[in-house]
Amino acid sequence: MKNAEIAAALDELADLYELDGAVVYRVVAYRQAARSVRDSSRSVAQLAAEKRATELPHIGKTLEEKIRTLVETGEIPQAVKLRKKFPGELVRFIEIPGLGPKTARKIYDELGIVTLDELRAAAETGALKSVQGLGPKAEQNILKSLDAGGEPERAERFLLSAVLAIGEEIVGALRTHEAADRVEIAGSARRWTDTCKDLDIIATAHDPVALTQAFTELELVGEVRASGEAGARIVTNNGLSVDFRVVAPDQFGNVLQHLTGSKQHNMALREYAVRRGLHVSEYGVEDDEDGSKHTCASEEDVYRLLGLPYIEPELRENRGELKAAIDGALPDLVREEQIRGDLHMHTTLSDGRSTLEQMAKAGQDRGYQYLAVTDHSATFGFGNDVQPDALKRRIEEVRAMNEEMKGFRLLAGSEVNIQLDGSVDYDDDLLAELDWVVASVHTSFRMSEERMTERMTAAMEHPLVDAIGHPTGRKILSRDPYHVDVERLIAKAAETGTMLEINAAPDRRDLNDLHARAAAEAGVLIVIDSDAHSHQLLPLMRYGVATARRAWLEPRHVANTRTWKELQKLRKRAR
DNA sequence: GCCGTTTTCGGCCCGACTGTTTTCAGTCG
Repeated sequence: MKNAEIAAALDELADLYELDGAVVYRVVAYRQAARSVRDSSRSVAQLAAEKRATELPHIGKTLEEKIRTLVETGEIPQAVKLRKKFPGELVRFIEIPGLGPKTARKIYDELGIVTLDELRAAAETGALKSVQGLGPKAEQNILKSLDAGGEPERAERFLLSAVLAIGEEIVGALRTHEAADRVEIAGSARRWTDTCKDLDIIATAHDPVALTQAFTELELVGEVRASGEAGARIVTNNGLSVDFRVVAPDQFGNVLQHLTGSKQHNMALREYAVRRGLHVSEYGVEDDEDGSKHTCASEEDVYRLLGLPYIEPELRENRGELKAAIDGALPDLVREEQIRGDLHMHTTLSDGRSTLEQMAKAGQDRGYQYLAVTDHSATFGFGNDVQPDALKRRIEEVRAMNEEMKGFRLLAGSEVNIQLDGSVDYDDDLLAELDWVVASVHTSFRMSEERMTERMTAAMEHPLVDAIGHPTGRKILSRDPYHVDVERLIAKAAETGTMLEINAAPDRRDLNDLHARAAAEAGVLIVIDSDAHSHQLLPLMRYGVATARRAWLEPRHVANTRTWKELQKLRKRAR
């Protein structure tokens, strides 16, 4: 059973317990456990079978036992029982915004309503109003929500690259405004999550009104939703909601910390603070001892008041960063300027838009020491294949260019296709001529998990395959990863010395943060690549570095923080 | 139901908003 299925079962049980009126802490415990299971890079079913699931945060003896029962029998008895007690679509009532468990329960108790259709009918006939606490607004709200397609509206999410493009434009414009002092991006964009629901920007200013007005008058503003003396909410022309707030300078740290989140991190942080007699909010840190309230100009001050070192935004997901901070064991996260080369990109030889020369120049301009050009191989499926002869000519070309460049090394590489049987599509003799080989899956995405895992692990056995490109094949917001057992990929990578890629394309970021963290913990070397299809796209590297940082990676975990001379020795063919 | 440099029992984040209220419970982020 997949972690996602187990997590869904725990979430459902949390909903049921909530309807049943269980103490809220038990409900919270189930939700936290569900999240823990979902986040785990290891198979929780297997952990539970080995009685090791309690190693995960928020999983105790009770939940381990329930998970084991779920895996063995397909059900948790308490859920079966509660589903009988609360029949029909009752749990789905909670999905309607504004309708919580208490209200859903009251509607059921007093009117006996169990389906969404019955709920709609009761709202239309006015029967709902007989329930204490429900008035005309509640009726309208329920009807509006049900009319929106029965399903509650799913908030549209945006790719981080789209959000940062807007965020950086806004920040750039406002920082040059004469009324501004500080302007920063906050929220999930500051944590470099894969996608964002909206964008938060906060500022300090000696003229908040003028700066707020400047914000609402930016060219990218499509609609002003709300506007006040020290902040506004707008929607951009392409539909992104942006919150802007001007705050007092001595409170900037508190607000930035609060709005950066994540919610989970802040909850854990506040709980920790409470144990020390301190109360944290966006307004300051209050001390139980004497009731004094401290505001902070910087985030560093917020963490310092709690007796903690600064925690980087990318780590603030409540994935152990608090404990690491307390123990003084926070990672020294890899930084973009530590990347010395890029090992996956394309030119006009296959499907790229820039020439070899343009790529080499762009790499040098970025301060890289080396660059591997890895055009698609002979069976690439879009008419841009590179036949062996063409690759041989390319290798000669690269060698010749290296003669003329100082302090920079161009590497002859290829992104070879992993075929259905796990073989790759050049002869070994030709592969041996290359400096760098990344192998990727580009066909038959819909194989069974078993076959896909066999296929990819077979490719890792090849002595000349240095790394696996975009190992799960996901396209964020548009394509699910292919069915593959990432745990087994990681184990095989560790066994064979094959590196795994964090592909930095902002719609890939593949491996993702959780998988990359698990791979590094297993001793697998990670290589961060831009997969640039144009010389202008080498800077996409930053999204890969961001994923690496969210994966707690230090420079030592990342192969291409090393010089080519060092990196060469780490390839399995050098072993 | 989980968890532990104040606790193995007794705690468990914080504030804003909303609608139906006459002082606040429920919901949300």
